Amino acid sequence: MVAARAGVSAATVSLVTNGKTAGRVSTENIAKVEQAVAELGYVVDGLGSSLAKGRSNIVILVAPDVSNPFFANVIAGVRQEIGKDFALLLSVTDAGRTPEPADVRRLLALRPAGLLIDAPSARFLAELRATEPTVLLDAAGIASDSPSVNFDIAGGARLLAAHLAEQGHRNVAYLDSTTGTETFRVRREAFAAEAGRLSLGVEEMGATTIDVGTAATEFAGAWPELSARGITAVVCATDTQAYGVLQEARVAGVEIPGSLAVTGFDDLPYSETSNPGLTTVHLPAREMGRLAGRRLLDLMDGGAGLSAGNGGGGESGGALMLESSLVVRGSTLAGP
Amino acid sequence: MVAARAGVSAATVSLVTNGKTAGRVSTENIAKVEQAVAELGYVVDGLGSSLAKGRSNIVILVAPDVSNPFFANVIAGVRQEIGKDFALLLSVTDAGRTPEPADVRRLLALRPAGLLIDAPSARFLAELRATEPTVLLDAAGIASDSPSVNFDIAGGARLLAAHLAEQGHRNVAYLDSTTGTETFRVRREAFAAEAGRLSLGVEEMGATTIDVGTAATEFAGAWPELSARGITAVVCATDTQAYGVLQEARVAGVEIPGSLAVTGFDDLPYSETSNPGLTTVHLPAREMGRLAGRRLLDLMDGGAGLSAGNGGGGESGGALMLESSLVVRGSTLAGP
DNA sequence: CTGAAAGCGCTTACAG
DNA sequence: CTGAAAGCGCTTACAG
Repeated sequence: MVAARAGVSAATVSLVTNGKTAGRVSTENIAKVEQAVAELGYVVDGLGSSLAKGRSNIVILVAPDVSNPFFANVIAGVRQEIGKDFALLLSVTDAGRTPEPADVRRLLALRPAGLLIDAPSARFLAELRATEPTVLLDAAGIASDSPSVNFDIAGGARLLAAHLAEQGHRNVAYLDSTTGTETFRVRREAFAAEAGRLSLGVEEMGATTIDVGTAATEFAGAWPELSARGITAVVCATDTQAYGVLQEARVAGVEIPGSLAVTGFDDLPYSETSNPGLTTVHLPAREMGRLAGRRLLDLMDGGAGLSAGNGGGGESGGALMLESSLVVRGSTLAGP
Repeated sequence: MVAARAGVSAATVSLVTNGKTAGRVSTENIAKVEQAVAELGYVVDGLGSSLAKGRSNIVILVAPDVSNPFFANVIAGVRQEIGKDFALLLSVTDAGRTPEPADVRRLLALRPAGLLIDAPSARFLAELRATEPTVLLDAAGIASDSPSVNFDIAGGARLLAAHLAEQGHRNVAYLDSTTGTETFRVRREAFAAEAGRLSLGVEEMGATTIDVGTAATEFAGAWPELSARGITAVVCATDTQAYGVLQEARVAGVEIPGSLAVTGFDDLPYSETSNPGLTTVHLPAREMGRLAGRRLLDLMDGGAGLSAGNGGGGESGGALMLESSLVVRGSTLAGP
């Protein structure tokens, strides 16, 4: 260890760089070490350190799709909470594809300090069987021992159904995501259930990846048929897909919201500037990231991951729930 | 080493898991080891392995802003190229803030196999002085020993100026980014130079972070004044900022493109669905990511980072240049 | 309060 | 072709 030279010690340096000097190192030596560290520009080698400690200072974030701006906000929240002490490693898969346990297991060889898993499927968790501290995000409807931070996505879906019924719609189509994660099942089923209660007919119009282009294509193919059957609104599982529908509707000369209402989930920043503005279920992504980061920190400290100051969400068992809300814009509401 | 038991060897396992068996391990033993590995579900510990080898299998991607969807495409391209063998660690900073060398240096303790640095500033590179294989992305105008993959962003800026002049504009405003990276200087200066040649007046209207909201606010404050001075177009350094201008213009009742034309840079997916569609300089993000990944692979193999099959770009020294193009949409072009 | 020693899990010359 | 040994850069009991 280079720094050992500059001072007059050996393992003492380790105590100092790890802040474990409490009653174990003289103030004198602390000063010497600190000076040497500064002079040499020494940075503790993460590899050696991690190997000795048994775990790295990496936190792995597993998510189906970083290309979604929604997810960027989740990342920002996580970073804000854990950024000081841990490096964030993203396990990314291609747009909309669910990560495979094998992909993640390779990363587990890095001995991460913790795991953050966004929008997991039950199968994924079962196969992964990770032993490191883990917090789930947007995992509504998933049974697991790990604490989780979820949205009340079902509540948002119900608000959406109520809004459409109130606007006089009687038959709507639902465009699902192919991702196959629970969050999308919950969106769809909660919407359908509430719609049923309100005598609002719901027709499944298939599923696409979370992508403007494929949603546009899907809509283009389905619209003549849907239109003929009296469908007056398309509810999309994500805002991104809704953009595709808006785009294609414009090409096809379908007036929005006059002839067709369109909605999404997520409330991405672009939903305010789209043409027209998109009515959508707002999900507090950054807040979710923050809380999940905080719980993970807790868990890694040996806590239960539950003391996370509960930022306005409700709590039930290991699951923290964040409220969602409905943002009504021009895509469902005519007039200025 | 657990696997050692199952077979009848010790370091032989290492040779097998590293695929270095060429004339050094009997087929018999290879089979034994492989079976043991399979049975125990053994995965080589990355920490021990990396420490022994002197470097990890992590590639660090440094970027000013992952929340920009543009960047998601860059990531996708990088992953496609290096995903098999390396883990991608993102060094992320908060929206639009340039990463500090100190942030990255902490990650360097992980002994990354390579570095990918997007939109760097000269100061950043000078202070970082990283010794690991490095490839720069979108680093037009930066002098460095590292190979780079750039866009011909100046060319795109010139096309944009020409288009606006052709549409009859005589005075335009330029909304810059506060990020302070070279790519934004190039966008601004190339545009201004070509505008000058075409007798198109350019007025700087300040700079904001790359964010819909702050750009909207900036525009709201500046518009009365700009309008009074005969400005008929706002050129934004990024599409994201242009969305903010579009949004605020709608609120203020400014007709687009009738009373005001708006443009951006990047060609994000949302620029096709915005209201109206956004005229913008298209930058091939995914392709840039792919090529940069390929060059880094090369560099890590001891090559010069230059053999990367040059996908349509031009080459000059260590810099590979990708073409950009102008996509004209409704925000500058009246009529159906 | 301090230093010598063992050990984290691997890889790589080096004898055999 | 194979195994014993040293070593990667650190941390953590353990004597002193």
